[in-house]
This record gives sequence, C-alpha cells and structure tokens, in this order.
Amino acid sequence: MRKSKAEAAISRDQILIAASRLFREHGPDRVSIADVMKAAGMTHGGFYKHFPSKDALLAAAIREAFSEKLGFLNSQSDLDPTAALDRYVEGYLTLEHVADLATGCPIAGLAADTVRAGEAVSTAMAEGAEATIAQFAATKGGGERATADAILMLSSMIGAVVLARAVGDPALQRDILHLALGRDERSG
Amino acid sequence: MRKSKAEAAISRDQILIAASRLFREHGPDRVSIADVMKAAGMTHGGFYKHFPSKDALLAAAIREAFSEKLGFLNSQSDLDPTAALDRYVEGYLTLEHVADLATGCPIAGLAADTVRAGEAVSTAMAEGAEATIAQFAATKGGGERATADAILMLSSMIGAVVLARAVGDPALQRDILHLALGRDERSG
DNA sequence: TGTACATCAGTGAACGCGCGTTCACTGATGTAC
DNA sequence: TGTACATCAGTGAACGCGCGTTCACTGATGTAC
Repeated sequence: MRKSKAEAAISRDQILIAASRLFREHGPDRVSIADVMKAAGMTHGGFYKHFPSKDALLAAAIREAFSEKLGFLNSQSDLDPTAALDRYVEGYLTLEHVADLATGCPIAGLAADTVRAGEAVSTAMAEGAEATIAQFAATKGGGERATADAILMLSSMIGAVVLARAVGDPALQRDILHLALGRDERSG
Repeated sequence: MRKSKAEAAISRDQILIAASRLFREHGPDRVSIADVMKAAGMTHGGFYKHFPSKDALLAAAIREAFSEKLGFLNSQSDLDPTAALDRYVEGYLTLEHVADLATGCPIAGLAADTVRAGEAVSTAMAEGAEATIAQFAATKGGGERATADAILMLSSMIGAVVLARAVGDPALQRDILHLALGRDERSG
C-alpha cells in the first residue's frame, strides 16, 4: 500500500488543510488526530509518517492558515494594493467572518490558545501575526507611520471580531462591526 | 466530615475563584476538575456537591471573572466615574495585563473558547461582555453616542491585548499597547 | 436544653472512555544492478 | 530495460494515561421532638 512521493505530498497537504480548518472551528484541544485524519480521508495510524506530534501539526496548521490569508491578499492582483486591503478589511468585518470560525482569521480564533501552548506553536502564531502587520504596512507605503497605521487597523479588526463573537446578539454584532469599519475607513 | 453551611459556601467560593483563574491561565480544556479542587484545597470527589458539571463550573467561573472586573471598576469610588474608567483602560493596556492571563480580561482570554462551547458557557460570556459595554457606556454618560464610544473603546482594548499576546516580541507588544492607548485617549 | 436520627460536605477508590502515540504488518513504489 | 530487493505510506489493533463522573463511606452538622 505504499504511495508515491507525489501522492504522499498530497496526503500531507490534505492533513494540513483539514487540521487548519478543524483547529480553528473547534479549538485545538477539541480536535483529535483521528478527527483530522478522517477529514483528510485516512486512518489515524498514518499520521506520524507526516508529522512528529500533534503540536507540530498545530504549528504547521497555523502557518498554513496565515499563508492562505496573506496569499489571498496578494492574489487580488487585478486591484491596486490599497483597494485589495480595503476589500480584505470589508470582508473581515462581516457577520459571515464572525460566524465562520473554520476559515476565519487565525489570530482572532487561535491566539488565546497559542499563548498557552508550547514554543513551536506560539512561534508560528507570532510569525504569522508579524507577517500580517508587515504586509498591511507595506500596502500602506511602508515606514514607521504606515506600520503604526497597520497595527491600529489590525488590532481594531481583531478586537471587533473577538468582541462580536463574545456577544451573542446579532444586532449588537452588526453594530460592533459597523463601528470598527467606520473607524478603519476614516483612518485608513 | 460534614461541613457547616457557612463552610460549604466558603468552599464553593474557593472552587469558583480557583477555576476562574486556572481556566483563564491554561484554558478550560487544559485544566481538570482535580486541578481546580486541588487549588481550592480539596479532593476532586467533592466537586459534584457544588456544581453539576465542568461546563456549569466554567459558566460560573466566567460570571465570577466579570464580576471581579466590573466590581473593580465600581469600587474605585474615590474617583469620579470617568477617571475610574481612564485608570481601568490604562491598566488594561499594559504589558502586565498581556502577561497575566490568570487574572486578565475574560473576553480577551476566553472568548475564542466560549464561542465553541455549550449554551450555558456562551451565554455567560455574552452577558458579561454586554454588561461591560453597558458599564462603559454608563460612565460615558449613556445614550447611543456613549454606547458607540464604549464599543469602540472596548473593542480596541481587546484587539490590542489579543494581538500583543499573539506577537512574541515585547518591543512590538509595547508599540501595540501604546498605539491603542493613544487612540483611546484621543477618542475617550 | 438534651437526645436521637437524618442529612450531606468531603474523601478516595473506581469506572468507562477517548486521546496521543506506538507497532506489526501490507504491498506498491523506488532503487541498485 | 528488466529484475531483485529495500523502503515506506497507510492500516488497524493495542498501550498507557488522564479525564469527567459515580459511588460507598465517614462523621460532623442540622433538625425534630
């Protein structure tokens, strides 16, 4: 039953993508390796042919999530960078994003868990967050002022989504998102 | 070994306080009932004389955490409300708060976990978050404009602390907090 | 106020379950000649 | 290019452990008279 190298690489990707979604959706501690492998179309025993531990998978899944998010920002190449960032922010501050944990922002969804985790995991989160700031800042022209703007914008987006998720009421969620969107548009 | 009603009430409080801190410090899924009971000075078997389940304890611990936080805001009665809120925000946006998960803001620390939890838990979080908004708004004079200000301020505070925790570098953490503090002071 | 009995807070052993990880095995793939 | 053998991706059973919860028990507390 040995698979070719190409097939094995595909398997690894499927594990990573499944993990990246499941960890965000249910939280790392509520998702078992068997859950991830099942979602990837395999049985749990083969997991250790691809990753040395669940923690290593979590770290890799976080990198995968950031790579999706930042890749999405880059790939909107028909738009100029500023318009692409605006569109990204508008998509971020929506009820859909608040409800969609599985493919949502890894900082808003997982940062609380990763601070408490081991070094590999917290490093993956730190690098992703710093890369996000850097990408926002680059879009805003670079330099100190752009970095400060980027930090304020990202921080405001994360706060709005975390608070909206904490609050149950959809009407209040909408208010929170609208207010943050208004502020980001004014300052952006 | 039966304890008096007064002693039992004290035991319950100790369980609640220990749970409130431990859940925030390590995350609900990384803390066992035995851990909580040990921190409260008892053995695990007695737990079910006080709470029907771990989920019920988590919900109660969240209410306890909010009650501490909002009580702290109220108790600074030597200050006028606006100064008390300012002081609260200044304490919130510090490296100490970023590092101190155990007694930190339950929204920043636990909201990501509670959205994925059962109804009792997510309701406790929602009520605490809404009470916090209401208290901020009352301090700002009440009304629609004050509520909008309160939401923006709280959302900005949460985002700054979550992002600072995600980012490892202390210098960057300080920048994030200072920027948020600057914005809240300007708009407050 | 004293007494007899029911209650129940807390203990510590036990149960059942799911988890992360390991392992023997299979058979297609990769490689050395 | 063909052949013989080593490799290794994936399977499914198994291991050991910690967890949430239950339970029989203890003895001080609360209560009824």
